[in-house]
Amino acid sequence: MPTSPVTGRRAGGGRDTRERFIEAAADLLQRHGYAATGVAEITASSGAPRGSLYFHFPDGKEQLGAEALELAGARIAAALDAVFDAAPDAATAVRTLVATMGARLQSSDYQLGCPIATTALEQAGTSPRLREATHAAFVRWLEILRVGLQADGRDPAAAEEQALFVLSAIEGALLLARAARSTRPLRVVAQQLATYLAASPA
Amino acid sequence: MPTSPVTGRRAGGGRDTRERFIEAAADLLQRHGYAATGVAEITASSGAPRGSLYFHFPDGKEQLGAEALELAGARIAAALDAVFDAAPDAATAVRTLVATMGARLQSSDYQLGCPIATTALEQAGTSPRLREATHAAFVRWLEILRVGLQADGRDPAAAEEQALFVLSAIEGALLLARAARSTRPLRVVAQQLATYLAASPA
Amino acid sequence: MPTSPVTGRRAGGGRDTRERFIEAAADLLQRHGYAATGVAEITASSGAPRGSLYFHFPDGKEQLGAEALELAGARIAAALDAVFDAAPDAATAVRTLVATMGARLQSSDYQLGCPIATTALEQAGTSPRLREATHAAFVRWLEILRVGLQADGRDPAAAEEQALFVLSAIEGALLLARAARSTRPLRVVAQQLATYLAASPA
Amino acid sequence: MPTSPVTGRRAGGGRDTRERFIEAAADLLQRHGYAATGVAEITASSGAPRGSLYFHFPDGKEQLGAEALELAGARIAAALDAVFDAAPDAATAVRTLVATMGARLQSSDYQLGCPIATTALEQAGTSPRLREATHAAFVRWLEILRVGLQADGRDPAAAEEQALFVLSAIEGALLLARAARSTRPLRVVAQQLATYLAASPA
DNA sequence: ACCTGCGGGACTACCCGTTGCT
DNA sequence: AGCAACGGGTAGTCCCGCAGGT
Repeated sequence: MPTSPVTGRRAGGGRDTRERFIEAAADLLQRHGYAATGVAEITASSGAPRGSLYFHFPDGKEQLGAEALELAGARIAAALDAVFDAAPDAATAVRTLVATMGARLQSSDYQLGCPIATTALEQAGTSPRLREATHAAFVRWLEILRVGLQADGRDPAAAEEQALFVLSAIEGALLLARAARSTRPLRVVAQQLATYLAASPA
Repeated sequence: MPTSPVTGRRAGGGRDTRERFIEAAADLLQRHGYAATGVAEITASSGAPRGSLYFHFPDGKEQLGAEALELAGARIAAALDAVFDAAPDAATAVRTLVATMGARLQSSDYQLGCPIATTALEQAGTSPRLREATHAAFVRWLEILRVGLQADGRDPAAAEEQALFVLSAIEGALLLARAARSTRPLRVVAQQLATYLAASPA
Repeated sequence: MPTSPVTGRRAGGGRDTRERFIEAAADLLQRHGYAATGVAEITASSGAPRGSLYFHFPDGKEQLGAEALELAGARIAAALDAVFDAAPDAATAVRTLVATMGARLQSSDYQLGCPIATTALEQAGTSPRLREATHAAFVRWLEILRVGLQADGRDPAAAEEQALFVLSAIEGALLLARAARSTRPLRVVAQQLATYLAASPA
Repeated sequence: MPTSPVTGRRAGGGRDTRERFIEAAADLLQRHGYAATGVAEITASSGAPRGSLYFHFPDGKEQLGAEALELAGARIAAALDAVFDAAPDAATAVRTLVATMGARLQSSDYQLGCPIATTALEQAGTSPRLREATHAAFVRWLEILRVGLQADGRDPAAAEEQALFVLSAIEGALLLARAARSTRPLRVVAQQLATYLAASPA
């Protein structure tokens, strides 16, 4: 009996294969970007056969990339939610967030920064579908930040603008950190943002 | 007699060809990144013959990329110098800078953002040579920002940290702007940075 | 009750699916030939599910192709029968026949010529099974032509040879007509054949 | 000194490679048609390296196919010229022509029929470029036939129509011969055409 | 027992960055 | 300086089979 009594799914088949493709793609997109990631690399990393990719993703690499970005965006969103839920105020949340990202960056030999940014930059002017996927992730994160900042006492308009500022600074810090192979940009930006946020709601 | 009496080089060849390669590479790297830019595309865009590339750049695409990043870095550095020279204070300089970049981004259909960032993200973990080239550009810009902030009244340590913060925020805003196809992230970040800088030296 | 009281098969499944495969294959073989027609194209065009093909046609594409050629051959045979039944003499029959084919060719943007010839040429030296299927269709048509010519007053041997001549000329005209995107080869050949046939029985 | 003192060409390089591609493509197109012929097959058969194909034929397989059809068309044209030059009258020329083709067909195990027809049928509705190449070949042959028939005493209009008739009949006979794996269609059509041509100029 | 979704991997046309030989 | 060569690489499609559900 090859079906799982719990999930009712065939062992190793169906939904699992599709998910494995997306997982593998998300990881590789984060490390090397879209253009530098080959579908052969993705299939090898996922363990799934090459030919199955186009069954699950008829539009090929682009569709897979878009879904991988969606997954990565959702994961960061969940992390953001958790951090803002746990922290007493926005400044603390941002500190915690950046510290977590710095630790992940360092422990991955400066490979795992933002899972969206690389693809966003290289495909912004090339693939509308991928650009939209990256944009959607950013919008989702901004909304979480805005809610967190509003809960911290800002009015809606200010919270929205500060969310944009906070995300920009963190994304830029992740970029500089990878180029420098150092977490210092993250540490400095976290400190600056905390100072800024502590001063702003008055 | 097609050789110059001064340089001994043929008019139109030599240095010009080399420069044309670098110019073309810098432009394409900014638009599409390193991996998505083929040497065929570069040679076609430069107008130079294919086979000449490896005469001028024995290490091939990687060397050409590194030199293109150097050129692009120097150009931004010159622009930074000019902006800080002309502006009455750092907050104004940052506003002017971001406004200029926003205009260039918009008029290029959101293709021309930071000429370094895309390659920095995708090649950080792949090509040490290119990572170093991107890092060098960022360091150069940070130094100009630090000097400008110091001239505006900060002590050296604070100026250095604020330079990192300013560059991070601008880089992040350029990223979000390309993903959103909107200059709003740049406008908001410019405003936030100006507010922050006006408050900080006190 | 979805099963037929006569055949015991479910209505909508079984034979229907099989026929739909054959119909779709026959149409695509005529338009693009065997090699250029993918099984995916056939299944998509038929509306039938992918995996069912190998249930109905265990030998796969080749078997399906052979059956499609058989169907197409039978349809032309029926048309030939009808034309020779209705026409007062062989010359008139050939004129009518060629006129009909020319109309079909033109109205299909020069796609629907002989449903057998393309596959016959490309698979003659590759697939014995398909070659035999094309040969069988031609033999069947030749027999109808022979009977029609004999009924028009030729002796059996002459009728057989003239049938071969008539079919050759028509097939060649269909080929030239598709290449030229013009019905002129068909019109000229019809005229020449009619002249020839009118003169031959004497 | 690697250049030949006779041809002045580099051994194995340049024009030769290009020609070898075209030769190999022409042969394979005649045997299997366009769709069933892979570029890998062509390069293997030509002995030339795979990567060089797209240097010589930037438009890839389609361009190579078109040039191969052109070569094949020119060769048949030359053969037609020779046959009509040598024969005392058109009927004899047609007999000789068909006999030669029958011999070639048989000695090649019924693989080498018309080098154009297979591609003409399968690509007529798919590739305008290839359709035009096949059409051009037919037009060229028709012109030679027309001149030959006119030299034999027909008026221009009749000669043009009879050329179309003759070519159609021969093409059709080659098709039926390959399907039947027999030269009989060719022999019968040659006899019928000779009779027809002998009767027509009067 | 009749189907069929999904898996499977070889193969497609095409293009990559690179380098001899001229 | 540069044309032609070079072969391993790209994404994508091929036809087919099998395991499991209806």
